[in-house]
Amino acid sequence: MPKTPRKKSGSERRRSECPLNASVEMLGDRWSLLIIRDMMLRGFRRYKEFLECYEGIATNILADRLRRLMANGIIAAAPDPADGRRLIYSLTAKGIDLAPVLTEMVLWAAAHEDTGNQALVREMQNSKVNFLAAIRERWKNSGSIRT
Amino acid sequence: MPKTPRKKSGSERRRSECPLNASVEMLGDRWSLLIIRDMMLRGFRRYKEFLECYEGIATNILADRLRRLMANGIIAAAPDPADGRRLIYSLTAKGIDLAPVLTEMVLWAAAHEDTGNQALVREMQNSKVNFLAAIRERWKNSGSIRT
DNA sequence: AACGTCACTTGCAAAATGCAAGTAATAATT
DNA sequence: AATTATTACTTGCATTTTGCAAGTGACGTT
Repeated sequence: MPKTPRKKSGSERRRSECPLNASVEMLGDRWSLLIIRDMMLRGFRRYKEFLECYEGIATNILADRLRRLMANGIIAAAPDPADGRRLIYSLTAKGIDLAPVLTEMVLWAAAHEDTGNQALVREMQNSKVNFLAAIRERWKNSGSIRT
Repeated sequence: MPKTPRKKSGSERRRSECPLNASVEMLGDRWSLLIIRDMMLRGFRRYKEFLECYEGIATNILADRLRRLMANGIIAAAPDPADGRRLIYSLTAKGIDLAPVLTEMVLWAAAHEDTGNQALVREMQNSKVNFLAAIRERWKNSGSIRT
């Protein structure tokens, strides 16, 4: 038998009260922010889109990440009224509020690494404020869930 | 024998050219940003400090993360002239440029989660610009390594 | 009814994580 | 000079997470 159970199943507790730690616990992995990017910037809304268009996420990992993002209130899912098989994922207000985080991460990488998508980067550099406003506007006009 | 070698050892390649992906590959885990936080905000510079004061990082993980952060040019290490056993870690310019990322992550979590350290949060909310300038100023005055 | 599609789950191998226990180099103490 | 303490790690091993491939069941289309 194991010496100590590593974690009480069910009750996820934070390692600390630090707000940065809270963010890291919700977003600190190799996929969550990329899923949010695709929802925010590319307008992805369905499982299959995430699966196909990605840096190559595995289907079980995608299912797990969507579950966690929902549990954290960052995204929400609703059945597609037009097709009962489909779920439509959308960013919540909490999710869209990650736009500044994404923006700063993009600008940081663009400044210090050799990366692509320079059009996006320049748009962000020219005016962060306008860029963030545009994202929020698009989100409001696309049947978002506000919870 | 394994069907396909999962990754070419030695040559780490990016999954995509997306700048966000670059950031995620460098910072997307549960510890890296917390180490950077402690260097940036609490002035930690030594292995033992990170080890003791943390959310409880294991020593092998800490060693690995410091190694990766160095490999990515985010931190640098130099021997302490006063004590040959010690290494002094410091943020590089690239590392200190993560201040806006950290700030946005803190503000996001503070806005949407129940977290502590409200003093820091209020300081950030009052004036991001001043806060970031103060961090940069402290960094410049503390024997930072600019590479 | 047959077949395809969608959003997953399951099984299993490989990799990352975490704890405990070393270890080598240097420093401090006796 | 020898012993002990400290620092920054490494090693061993168990647990957990990740990733690929192959299902699966509900629904849609023909």
